[in-house]
Amino acid sequence: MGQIKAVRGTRDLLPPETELWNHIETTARRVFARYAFGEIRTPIFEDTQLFARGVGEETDIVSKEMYTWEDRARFDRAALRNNWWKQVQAYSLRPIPDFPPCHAVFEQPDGTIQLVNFVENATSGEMKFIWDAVHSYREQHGISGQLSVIGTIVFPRGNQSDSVPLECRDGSIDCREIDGNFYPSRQSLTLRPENTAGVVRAYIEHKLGDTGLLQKLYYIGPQFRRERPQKGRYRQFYQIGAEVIGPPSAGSESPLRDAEILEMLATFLDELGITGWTLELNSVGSAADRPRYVQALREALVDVAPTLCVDCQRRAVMNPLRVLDCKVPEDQPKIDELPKIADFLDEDSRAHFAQVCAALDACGVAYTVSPRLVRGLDYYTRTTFEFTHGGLGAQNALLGGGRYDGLSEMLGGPKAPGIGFAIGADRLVLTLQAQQVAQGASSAALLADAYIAPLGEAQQAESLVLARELRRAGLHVELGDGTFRLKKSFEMGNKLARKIVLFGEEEAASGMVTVKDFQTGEQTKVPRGELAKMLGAQ
RNA sequence: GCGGCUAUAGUUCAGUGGCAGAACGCCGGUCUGUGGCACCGGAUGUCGUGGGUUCGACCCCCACUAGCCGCCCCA
Repeated sequence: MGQIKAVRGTRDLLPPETELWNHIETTARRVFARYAFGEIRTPIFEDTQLFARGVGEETDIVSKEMYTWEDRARFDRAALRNNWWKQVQAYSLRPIPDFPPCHAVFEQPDGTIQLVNFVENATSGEMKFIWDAVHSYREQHGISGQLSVIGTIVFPRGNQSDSVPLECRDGSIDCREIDGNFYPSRQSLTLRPENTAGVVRAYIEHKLGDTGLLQKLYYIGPQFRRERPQKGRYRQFYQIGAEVIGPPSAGSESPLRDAEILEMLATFLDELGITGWTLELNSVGSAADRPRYVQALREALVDVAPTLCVDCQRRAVMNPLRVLDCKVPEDQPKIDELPKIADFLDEDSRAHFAQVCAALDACGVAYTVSPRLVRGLDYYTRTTFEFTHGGLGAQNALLGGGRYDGLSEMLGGPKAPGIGFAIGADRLVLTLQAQQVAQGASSAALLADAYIAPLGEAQQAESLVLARELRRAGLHVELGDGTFRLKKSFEMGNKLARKIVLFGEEEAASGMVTVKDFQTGEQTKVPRGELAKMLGAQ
């Protein structure tokens, strides 16, 4: 039996790396708060249908990359009995009272007896007859005559007569099915592969649109996709995202919202100290524009595709939009010649995009219009964008997002246009780490203000009191162990803190503690009451 | 899901069909209330897991698992 390890594509985040994660998250919270965003926390798993309808049934995410399972079903015996009872009445039967409740025994007008016995098979959830019970009941009660049994076999997945046990097809046995949902709690659940669908679901569920206000929500949390792990790509990955959504009357369709989001992201990356990012911007048009474009693209590809790489030849048929993502150098000129989505936008989309660009120009946020930026999720409309960064290998997108004017309605909600983004926190961490290395920044763990060294076990209890005093004064304190030899205390102290505080018999008696600065080597005696101040407490 | 590379001490990595190695780190000592430096000594371990070939396998072969990189796809 080997060691249990973190499962594939998941990993532990340990100090000091978690410092960086916290830094990123607090920066996000700080910046987003200035734009009046509030935090939303949605469940980590949702009804599978949410993603199927929101993200798109045909996307790879939904078709093969989700962690989906059927929630444990609880068999509803009462529902089965009620249904059975209805059927019994239809046959003019009556139950015999002294038989155990899960059994029903019936006498028909012609004198034959009908017995039924349900048990729940614990492993499969399948209902079966118990022949033995039927026979022993007959013997016990001295029942003779023709035996006929009306039974019900309920198969959880709707298997039909093929699965009825052979012995039940014997001429004397009458098998029938009872209709009804006997597993009312059964539900297909999925670990969220992204968070936008969950946020929009919450928006609809809590009728946030009825406030008449724009909802500005951000989230920070893990997402799950069952993909092959790669640099910056994990099965449990972390996203920081935000959504602006609301009724059109609140201005949710305004291009100013798009520009504001993009400006906020640029500010966020700048404040984090990420250098060298690129904003790529495009418009994929309205829900009507995109199909027209895909059609034109398909037609153009009929002639061009055979001259492209094998991957593109396949994409041309399967998913024409993905041809635009091709990275093979030789293909680029030919792909540039293909129809551009910009030429298929309706007047509104065109004007919308122009205003987004104008607002970005006005506040000096640099961007590149990338006619080939066509994002994968079904719900995107109009503005789409990506912030990319070199040095991330094949996974060069730091974050991405776009407008989704129809998503709420796709999920059965009111008209609620919105725009949002998701930042790949794992990739931000990679990028910041790479920058730190490049800058030669020390990633040394933070040193404590003081290391308290109790000298002897007799001083242990009182040394905790001392540590408590200092910590309550706001100091970062490490506490040693009274059994350590002095040399060891110094070695430990030197690794963990800037100063060491000796607390031995002598100090306890005199009320004067010994403090030594590891940097300067200077050693002084201080009254215990002044120690916190001396160590730099405010 | 597919392909290439990889898996040896806490870490980074050498290694040879015949006793399991280095550096750093760790522990102890020189030094019993004074660290860093130096010197001396010590422990590092299922050589990823399971099979096979062989007198003998860390090494060769097969399978599996995981990691890295890329493909698909995507943030």
